[in-house]
Amino acid sequence: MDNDLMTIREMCEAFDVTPRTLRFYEAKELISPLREGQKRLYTRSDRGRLKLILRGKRFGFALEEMRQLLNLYDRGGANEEQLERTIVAARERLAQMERQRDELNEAIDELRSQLENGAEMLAAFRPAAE
Amino acid sequence: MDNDLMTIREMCEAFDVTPRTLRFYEAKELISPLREGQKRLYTRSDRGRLKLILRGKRFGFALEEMRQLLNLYDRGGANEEQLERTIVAARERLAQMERQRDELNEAIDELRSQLENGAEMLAAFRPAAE
DNA sequence: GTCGTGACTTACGTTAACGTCAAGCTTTCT
DNA sequence: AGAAAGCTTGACGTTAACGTAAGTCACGAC
Repeated sequence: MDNDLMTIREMCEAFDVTPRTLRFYEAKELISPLREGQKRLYTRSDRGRLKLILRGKRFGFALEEMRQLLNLYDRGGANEEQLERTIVAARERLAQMERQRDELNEAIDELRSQLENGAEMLAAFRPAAE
Repeated sequence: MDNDLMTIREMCEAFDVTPRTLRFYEAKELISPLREGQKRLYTRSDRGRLKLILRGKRFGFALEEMRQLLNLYDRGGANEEQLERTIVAARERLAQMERQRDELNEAIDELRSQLENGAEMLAAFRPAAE
């Protein structure tokens, strides 16, 4: 059940992803499960990585960004410097997200005021206008 | 200069877009400039449409959505019903944008708290951690 | 032994909004 | 006339993250 090794199907149910997704992540070198013959077997480490990947996606990290972050930890364990780099990356992403939210808020305000003005959005069509 | 008719180059400078963009919009039936021989000539109506398209993009409308909205006005002018439909579409988009902003805010909060906890984001890697 | 099931690999398809050549026609400068 | 400029029409390329289909393999059940 919750053995150390899980099949692809168990992984899919546990994380709510498709087999294609897991194979895709593997092709992109984000995960590298064991093999029993031709079949994939996912370890606890794989599950940890997948968890991080999915969390990263919620934060808007691209898979390639996640791969780079994850790889920092393959090269000899998590030392201070690597942790630091991860934190820096996270902070940058946070700033990006905040900028994105601010822009979105501006657009929202603008659109809302257009609507309040009775959709003057369409003024350009009325030959009478301006 | 600011004649009723403008060349593609003048349009590009006026609206800060590339020729490719204008031809692309034309291929997608968002604009339909006149022709003088083989050359395109943009009318005041074209400028009005382009202005709306670009504004729509800022609001996150897809080009296809904008095309549909614009076409409402080609079919016999802007009557009450058409205006109504446009307003409905705009309201829906506004709601979408607000949802999107809310989700973004949640992600921001989550990421920020991760950072405040000293990047426990990486806990999954430490064999020591649960 | 063969049937069904699940896993596997390979590879093309999808979506949006253009970018980037390539090659030809016209007008314009010299 | 010849060349440079600017416009035109194809038509393929790009990016991300998978979806989807086609064909193969292996294994337990019968």
